[in-house]
Amino acid sequence: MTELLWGKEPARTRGPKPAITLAEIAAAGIAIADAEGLDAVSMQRVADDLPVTKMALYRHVPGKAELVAVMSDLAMGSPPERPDGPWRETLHTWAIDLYDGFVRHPWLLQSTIGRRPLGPNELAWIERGLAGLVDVGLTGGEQLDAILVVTSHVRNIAQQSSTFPGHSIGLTEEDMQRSLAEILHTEAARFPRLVAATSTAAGSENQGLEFGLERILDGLDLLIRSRVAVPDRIETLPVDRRR
Amino acid sequence: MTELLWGKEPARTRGPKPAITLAEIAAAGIAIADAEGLDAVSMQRVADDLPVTKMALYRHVPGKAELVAVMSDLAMGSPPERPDGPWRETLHTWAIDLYDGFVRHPWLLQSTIGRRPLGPNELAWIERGLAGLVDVGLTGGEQLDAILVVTSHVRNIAQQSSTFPGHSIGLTEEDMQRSLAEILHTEAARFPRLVAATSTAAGSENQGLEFGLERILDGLDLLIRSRVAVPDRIETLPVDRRR
DNA sequence: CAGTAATTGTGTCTGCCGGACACAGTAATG
DNA sequence: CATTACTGTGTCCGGCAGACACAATTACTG
Repeated sequence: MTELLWGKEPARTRGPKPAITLAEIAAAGIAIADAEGLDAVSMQRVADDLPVTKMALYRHVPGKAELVAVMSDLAMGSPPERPDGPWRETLHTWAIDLYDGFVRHPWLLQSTIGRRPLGPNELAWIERGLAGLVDVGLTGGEQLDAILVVTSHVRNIAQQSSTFPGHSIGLTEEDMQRSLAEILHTEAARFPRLVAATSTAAGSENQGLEFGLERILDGLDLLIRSRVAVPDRIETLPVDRRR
Repeated sequence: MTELLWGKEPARTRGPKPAITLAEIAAAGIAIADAEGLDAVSMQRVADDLPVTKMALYRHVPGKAELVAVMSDLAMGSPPERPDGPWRETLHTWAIDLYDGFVRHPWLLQSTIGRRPLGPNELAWIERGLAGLVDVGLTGGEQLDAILVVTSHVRNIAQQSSTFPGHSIGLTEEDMQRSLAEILHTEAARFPRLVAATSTAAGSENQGLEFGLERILDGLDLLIRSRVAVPDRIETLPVDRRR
């Protein structure tokens, strides 16, 4: 598994030249997943698109789970290079880049959950996310936790705004809004705060992304300032809360 | 779908007495999911446990997706009652309660993703989450976004610390740590910050949960104080950043 | 240069899955 | 009592992941 993700080619010896490569298989799978969702990716479907028999794929990949893992790391791609800057802007830009990636390949939200072996691109994203957080006074564990909380937020916002073809009970955004409105109308007494909150909610695009991100960054800012200020007494500037 | 989730019984007329009820079906499904994971829940398996034929289930439920939706809302349960208190403690306790729920039924993390019709229990959780956030100066949309960012964090932390039986490539926590350590050892040059961060990371249980939660609450605190202070000029106390 | 051995893609097969459909039995209604 | 609506059953289908035996192809070895 790790060997597959990290592209350790086993160095051909004898036997026929392979008609397909792991990269081609993964690329075919990614194309299907992008176009029709992860559920449309079956071994048969991938094989048909190459074209080759289904069982031929098993010469290059142990099973479907491993194929999806390779697809995922490949689709994730390298994080875009960004110029250095203040940690907050760096982390903010990184979060938006991550969000864009999930929007480009919504199925990554399904395939990259739970414990799994990490591929080179996924690690590169984490590495890049840490870029602004070195030398701000956080411990290593805190740096990783900070990346994690930002990632969580980005993932769930992307999940919310994405549609998974064929996956669920196929609700459009309007369907869901309407059914929620109906329920809140008939059951208003049970959910007074929810009724009040939704009635005054504007709900523009990506509003949730920026809101949560700013709160998280504010919270990190507070921690970082406390770490810098206390041991060194260098700066005790008041917190300016707006970016 | 909505009718199923909200338990609108169609009021029996004629024909044989049903041998099973929707609640029994859902309970059987929940038992299987708790014990062996969501992937072990098949119509056949649920039917066998009742016991009844597979096709009998379809008299009570339109399809598997709907069954899982009913299971999910049922397993979520009602949020525990908590006494009133400061918004921060209320929200903190709510987050922990939510986390406990996901730990009790890890498969909820798989089944409650993406756009879906919301059931009574899920709405009740949201309603309860809003408990501390009314009257702190946030708009309705901001209240919902605040709940969302906390939920995201809790979900992803729970996801990280949960094991999904039969779902993925079956990695234990040690497996993953070890393979990561191997990779970081051989590829240290590519991931210098990651190597540095992991080497000093302690990694105790639920550390990530509390860290992210405190950052988010700190960020919300900052926003709330700005909202309370600016329009009313009631209090302009300095921010005490430690809980 | 011939023979062996390793590796490739193919075809066939199994078991499981969700779900469609026709059917027989059952209970309330006229 | 006859009709009618509803329940659970049995059979069937297409699609899925994957096991296994087989023939073809290539490189290494004597």
